[in-house]
Amino acid sequence: MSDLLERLRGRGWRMTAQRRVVAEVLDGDHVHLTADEVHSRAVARLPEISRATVYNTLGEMVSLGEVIEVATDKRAKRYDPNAHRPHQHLVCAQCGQIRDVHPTGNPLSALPDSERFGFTISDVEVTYRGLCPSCTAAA
Amino acid sequence: MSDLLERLRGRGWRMTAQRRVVAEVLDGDHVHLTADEVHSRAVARLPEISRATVYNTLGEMVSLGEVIEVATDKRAKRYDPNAHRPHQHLVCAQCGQIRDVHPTGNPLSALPDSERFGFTISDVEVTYRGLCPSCTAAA
DNA sequence: TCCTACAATGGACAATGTCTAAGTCAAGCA
DNA sequence: TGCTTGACTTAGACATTGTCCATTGTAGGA
Repeated sequence: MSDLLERLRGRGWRMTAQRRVVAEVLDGDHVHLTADEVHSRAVARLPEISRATVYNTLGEMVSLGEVIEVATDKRAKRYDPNAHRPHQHLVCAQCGQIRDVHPTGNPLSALPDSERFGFTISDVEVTYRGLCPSCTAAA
Repeated sequence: MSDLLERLRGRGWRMTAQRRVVAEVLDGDHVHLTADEVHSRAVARLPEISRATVYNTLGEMVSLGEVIEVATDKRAKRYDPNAHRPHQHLVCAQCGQIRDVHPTGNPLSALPDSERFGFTISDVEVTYRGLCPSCTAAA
């Protein structure tokens, strides 16, 4: 059921009730929760879980490469459990809704050597912004 | 001298010592300061300028479209005065240095209709991550 | 020069994230 | 099954970043 949980277990992660709840809450497609949202949902299942644990757990999952941190222009970072398939994000400028999208081609090829300033580039992050169908209709 | 200042003046912006200082501090290429850094530098020229004024002024410049907010993965938003030439960013994952870059082609064309979920897309933001020459050498 | 609307100030408050010290518990081992 | 131990969790203080508001100041026009 929980791919994320399975992957973490497979890495010899010490499994605790708190970590299990965080992983379960975060699992799924098009999931992009803030740390605070994760905490709220986790509390619903495990009332005594603390904020610090949620932050710690999310941080560890990011370090392990099982979860990705997404910085949209909102204040809080969001966490995306879909780390194994490379993807980009489509954000509604109005309501903040986020979808995972899969562009074609390699975005890195658009950057000529002369524009790389000698950097060793390892990653490209693309964010498409616009209005979702409901917000387009409302506008 | 200050393009940014000229552009703002041309829009009938009421000019005050504080706004002038903020605009001067922010002007230039490859400039990506946080609000706090802008404040520190502004204080050096105009000791009594307040944090709130810096935030207000930056916010107004963003609304006017003369300055762009950049959300890298760092905590604080950064402000980029180079709003009139479309460009993307290249970030060193180690030292945090940011360069403006100009990729070729239109990144929007990489996203097929089937991946647009009915969104009206208006903007694409690309962040290249890697190591700058110094950090590559140190690694 | 004087008025007035707009801008600046400073300090409280809010949101998000980090750290620490002390208590608790998962998992290996006898 | 019942220890032992080191990793995990907790609560809350603290740090950073950003916003708001009532008061004071001032740019620019009449």
